[in-house]
Parts: sequence; structure tokens; C-alpha cells
Amino acid sequence: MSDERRKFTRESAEQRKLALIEATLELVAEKGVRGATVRGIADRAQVTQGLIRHYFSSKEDLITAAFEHHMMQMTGLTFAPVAKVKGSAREQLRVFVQSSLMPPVVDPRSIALWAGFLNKVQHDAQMKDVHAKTYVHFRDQLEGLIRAALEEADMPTEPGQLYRLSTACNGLIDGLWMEGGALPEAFAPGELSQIGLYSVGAIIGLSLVD
Amino acid sequence: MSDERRKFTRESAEQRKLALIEATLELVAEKGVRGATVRGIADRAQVTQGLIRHYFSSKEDLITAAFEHHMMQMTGLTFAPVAKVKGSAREQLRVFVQSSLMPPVVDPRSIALWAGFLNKVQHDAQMKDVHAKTYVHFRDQLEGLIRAALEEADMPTEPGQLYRLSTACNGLIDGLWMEGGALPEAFAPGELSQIGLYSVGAIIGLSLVD
DNA sequence: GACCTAATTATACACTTGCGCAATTGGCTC
DNA sequence: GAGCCAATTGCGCAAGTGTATAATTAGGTC
Repeated sequence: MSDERRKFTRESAEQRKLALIEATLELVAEKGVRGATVRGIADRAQVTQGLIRHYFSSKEDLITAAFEHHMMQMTGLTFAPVAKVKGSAREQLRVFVQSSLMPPVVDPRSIALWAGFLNKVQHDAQMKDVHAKTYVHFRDQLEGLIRAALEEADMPTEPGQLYRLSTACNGLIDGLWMEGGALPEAFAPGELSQIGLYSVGAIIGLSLVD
Repeated sequence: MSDERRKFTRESAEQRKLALIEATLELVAEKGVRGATVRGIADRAQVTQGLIRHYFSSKEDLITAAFEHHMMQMTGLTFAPVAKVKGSAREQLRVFVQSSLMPPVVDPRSIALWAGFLNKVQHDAQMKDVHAKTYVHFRDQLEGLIRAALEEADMPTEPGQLYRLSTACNGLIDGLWMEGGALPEAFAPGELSQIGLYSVGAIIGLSLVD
């Protein structure tokens, strides 16, 4: 019994909230929203269950906060790599597709969280809104990158066709992301990225591989 | 109070099992596996909760049976349309892609079930096996259709490339399927099929639209 | 260093959960 | 039509659920 944790330690509100949110995400990924009980979350965050209701007005509130935190984190992971690239539009699109199909974006835990939250997303208006906004944001960013890359290559595309290309590429990336997370052992490292780059290139008619 | 249901009616074992499985699928889609309680399932199936343990040794057993039933049903829905087609290989591939991206295969309930079962799939060996087999079956069928269509068009493809093409098309179909089910109002009828046909054609280098 | 306030714990409550089991009921055989 | 047996019910149990709230504790203020 070398549990060195003191029984009563004060932490800042932000630190405690974050610890509770991260514990919540762990448990939602493992057992779903209903399996993430307040007692389990409190244990994981090294506090007693009563404290949860000191920082969150209800379990519902904590779940919502955890979902929003996760979505922001995923958005950050997805767009950070492309933000650093200062090359051509084609190069930016290449980096975006590639990093969207690699860890840490592709990850079994992300799929488990997506699945775990889906029920709530379909029934809770606030969560549905966050989900839709994140989806639209991803899709619009992808469309912008595709348009820039095509214009750069002197391949101007009408809006309707551009929309269809973006939807197709978005679906492709999401599908490969899902399969990579759901069956991690089925793909070698870099394999999904390679397939994604080839296929996005084929769909938009502009090769992304050298 | 016009509840005309008799309190005690005997049914065949198959009929009762099916009713319980369908009630289970309804509730799993609505609230997830943990939200599908034995009492809720019994209510939905118009029986008392004790009867469940007469037909299934545990709730776990019922959930597994419901999952396998659902997967078989999805497989049937997916492959029935292409089995009726007696045209060219290209035509068969066209029908397969098209029907995989339309109702009843594309359906919010299917997504909800996929998400609801995912946790169990990741932790239960038997369910993981069923899931993997269904995935591999879908992928292999798609690969066979693509190979036949390419050979028919005098475009023989080496196995490694064929594998990558199939994985890409599989991911594309899965991703569009997921988006169509998760955001039903975002797509007009036939839109997903159209985008899927165009994109699969672009990926394999053989147009599927006339 | 006593005090005061907010963070943290501890405990209780009403409700739900899966499961076990004895009691009932209906259709089938003879 | 009496009797038998499986299908079906009804009820109870122990464990787990979210929530409420009173009791403790730590750390900054004067």
C-alpha cells in the first residue's frame, strides 16, 4: 500500500475541472456515457464523488463539457500540422490529408469517443450543434484547400463540382479514419496516408504524390 | 384503456426470440447497450422481464444475438441488389456502390446501432470476430467486383494496387455511409450515390457514370 | 494565531439495474 | 376432459445509479 496521495488537497478550479473532464473522456471511451458513472469518474480523477457536483451542476453538464473539450482537441490536432506549412496550396492539401490519416488523429480512443457520444449528440441539441459545427468546419477547410490547389494548377472548378469533390474527399478521409481506428492492426503505419493521398488525388484530378 | 393485449399468450420460440431481438435493437439504437435494460426490452416486446432469461441465458447473450442478427441483416441488404444484376462487371459494381449509399443501407438507425455496439465489439471477443468477418466480407466482395470490372475493361491490375484501390473505395463508401446516416438532412436523395459513383470511378480509373 | 470561506469529504436517499426463483397459466397428449 | 410440462408471470434481492446535503478540512486574511 504505497498510495502516497493525501486525502485532502486543494487544487485550482481549472486544474480540477480538467482532471474531471479527462477522467470522463477515459471512461466514456472505455464504457460509453452510461458506463462513465460519477463514482468511476471521481475515482479516476482521484477525488470523491461529491466534488463533481461542486464543479459541474450535474453529470449531464460534465458530459457536455467533456464532449466540447474533446471536439476542440480533435480540431486542434487536425489543423495544427497544416497551419505550419507555408508551401504551395497543393503541399498544404497534401499535409492536411496525410496528417488526418495518421496518429494522433487516427486513434482507437477517438473512434470509441465518437461512438460513445453519438447517442447524446443525436438527442441533445447543444451537443448536436457542436458536432455539426465541427463537421462543417472540417469540410469547409478541406474545400478551401482543394479549391486553392486546383486554381494553383490552372484547373478552375465550378462551385457545384467543387462541393461534390469536397464531400467525396471528406467521406473518404472520414471512412479511412474510422477504419484505421476501428481495426488498428489491419493497416501498416503510413498505409492509410498513402492510400488517402492517392485517392484524393484521383478524385480531384490532381496528383498529391511525387 | 383500450389495451387489448392478453396477459398470457404462448408463442413459438423463434417468434419470441425474434421479437426480443428486434426490441433490443430498437433500444440499443435509441440509448446504447447500457440503456437497453431488460425491463425496457421486455416492455417493447410485450412480455415481462422474467421471460428474457427463459430464452437467453443473460442480457449479454441477448445483446450478442441481437448484434449478430443485425449484422446478417445488413449484409443481406447490402448484397441483395447486386445479386439480382446479371449485366457486365462494371454494371454490377455500379449497382453495388449505388445501393450501398442509399436507403435502407444508409439509415440513421444503422449508425446508431454501429455506435451503440462498438464498445462491446472492442471488448467482447465473439462480437469482435463477427464484426471483423463482416468487414472483411464486404471488402473482399468489393475487391472482386473491382477486379472483374477492370479486367473486363482490359485494365489488369497487380494485387498490391488492387488491394489499395479496394481499401480506398471501401473507406469512401463507409465514410459516405456514415455521413449520410449521421447527418441525414445534409444530403438530397441520390446525392450520396452520385458522389460515390463518380469517386469510385475516379479512384479505379474506370468511370461508372454514363 | 484565530477566523472565515470555499474546497473536499462522507453519508444518506430514492431509484434503477441484472438476476434468481417460486408461482401461475395455457396448450398438448392420452 | 384430466393431467402434465413448458411458457410466462410476479416478486424480491443485492448491487449500483445520480443527486442532495451536512460535516470536515485547508489555506489565505487580518
